[in-house]
Amino acid sequence: MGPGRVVEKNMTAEMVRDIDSGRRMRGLDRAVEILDYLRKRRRPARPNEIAVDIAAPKSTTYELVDLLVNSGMLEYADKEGRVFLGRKLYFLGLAYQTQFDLTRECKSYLDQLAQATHETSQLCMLDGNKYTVAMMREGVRPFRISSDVGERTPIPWTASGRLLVAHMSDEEILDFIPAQDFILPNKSRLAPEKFLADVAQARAAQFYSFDSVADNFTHCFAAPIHQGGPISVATLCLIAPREDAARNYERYRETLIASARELSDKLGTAPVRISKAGVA
Amino acid sequence: MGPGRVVEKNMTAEMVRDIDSGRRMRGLDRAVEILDYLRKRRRPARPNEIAVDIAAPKSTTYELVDLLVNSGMLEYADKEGRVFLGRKLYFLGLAYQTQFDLTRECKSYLDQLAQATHETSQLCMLDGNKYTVAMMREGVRPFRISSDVGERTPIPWTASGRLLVAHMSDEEILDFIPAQDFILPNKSRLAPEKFLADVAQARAAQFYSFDSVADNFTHCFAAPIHQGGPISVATLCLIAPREDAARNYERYRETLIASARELSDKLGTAPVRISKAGVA
DNA sequence: GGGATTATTCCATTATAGTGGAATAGCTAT
DNA sequence: ATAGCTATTCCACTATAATGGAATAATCCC
Repeated sequence: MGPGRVVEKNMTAEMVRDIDSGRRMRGLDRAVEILDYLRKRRRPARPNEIAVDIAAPKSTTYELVDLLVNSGMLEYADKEGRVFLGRKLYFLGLAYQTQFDLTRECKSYLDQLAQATHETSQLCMLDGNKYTVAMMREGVRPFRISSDVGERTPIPWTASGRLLVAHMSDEEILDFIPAQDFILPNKSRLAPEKFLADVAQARAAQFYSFDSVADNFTHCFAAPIHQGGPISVATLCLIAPREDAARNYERYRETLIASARELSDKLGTAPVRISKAGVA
Repeated sequence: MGPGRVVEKNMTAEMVRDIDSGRRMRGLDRAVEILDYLRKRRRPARPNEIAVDIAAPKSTTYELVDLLVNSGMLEYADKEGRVFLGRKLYFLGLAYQTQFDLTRECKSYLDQLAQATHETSQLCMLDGNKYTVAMMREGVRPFRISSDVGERTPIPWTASGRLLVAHMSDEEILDFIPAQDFILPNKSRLAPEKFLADVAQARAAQFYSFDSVADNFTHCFAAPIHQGGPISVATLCLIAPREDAARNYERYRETLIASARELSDKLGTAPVRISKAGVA
């Protein structure tokens, strides 16, 4: 970081650009912006479209897209020159998982939870300053879940969100969450104080549950997963129809907390990685 | 591409560097190199280690690692400053999948294949100029598979490899595959002419199978998956113990080819994407 | 067809990113 | 401690990457 210039982690490229406006941008940062943009958009885009939407110079964008295509980070998605995230990202994502115990280990816990409750179970994490579902196991009940795997959602909209920021001070939390993220899906605004109180409660109980604000028929349960330290690296969640949740509240709660604790223990005590077998 | 300088697709950064030696490298390309390096290494590394292993200037490497950590593409993996692939890559990989029909659709086919044969089924693709297992469904038999998901393997070592390059001319193929990749795991060298003959046979039959060169006890079956055009975007494979393969050869072959064809049809006829439901 | 609009490529300029090397900090083993 | 490593940070220099704007190509709509 250059002197006299404070750029914090997890700031969006746009935030950074605002700070030193007019300044040239680094190619690498712009490239990441392009990838993020396509991720959010969830479908291919033309270079020109990208340039306009991320407010980058066209010439730069064309060149970067070209470079990214050449390295496999992007791929042409049709004959009209549209590009989308490339195969290389898929492979890099795979490699991430093999190293990161959490995503490896949790699968069986999600299965177990879904089996025990017949509800949908999820592993949730922060992605920058947003909440995201990293993995999901659908329950038997085929109802529509509010958010898709990988979609970035405002932290205050979610039960997990309260746990995922619980290691921060009130001030840090308000600093961390973009102001507009307190606007709920129904356009009403959640008072930050209320949110902070929720967080305090979640922190004390190491658990949080509420009626989803994303729809009108589900109740969400969340329990934190720790990895050594006090910060929640992720949460395990259950999404249940409200009647079910009410009827089985204690059981769901206990099951979820037990699973989360078990998973945390496993992560904490098994820092050693299994080395992979070579080609026979 | 600048005039008088021919840089082809899928060349490794090292190959490019060899061309214009002494020339400065673009940050973005170096960054991709770092990611690839960590993917290959499969465990965290210090910046210094990275710099040495990819033969990049230390100062540059430190700076790039810093930038990549800031954007979430890398993460610190321990307190000793080691970094590894970051969560963002996982999410970008997820986004890739949601868009790319193949990886979405094939799961059920892998299950079906594994179920019908009790053998291990795989979806294989090219990653640059190497072969890679993109998805795997283990059969009931718990024997050790030669290559892991996401690991890059020389094309000539694999049955799928013969199909994945079948759309190229002989010349293009030899151009595409690094010379040293014809050295088999047992150190013997596969004659390129033999390989080209294999490819021709695979191309004609739209199928290939052989006793694995990666181990001494399996037989690999591969069938191509097409997506509109004539090029094989991927292959479906079966890995079976040799006795099993011999005993069930025709059945396995037919089942595999049928699955691959069905999957190809689905991909070809369903180019329309389902738009995702909004938050309720 | 042609006139307007949008998308892509080309090009000169200059701020700065990538670089080598030197300085400093951290370890390890005596 | 101290010497001998290795790892990391700092710094000045310049080749070049990012940029704006102009030129060209493609697409759309009367």
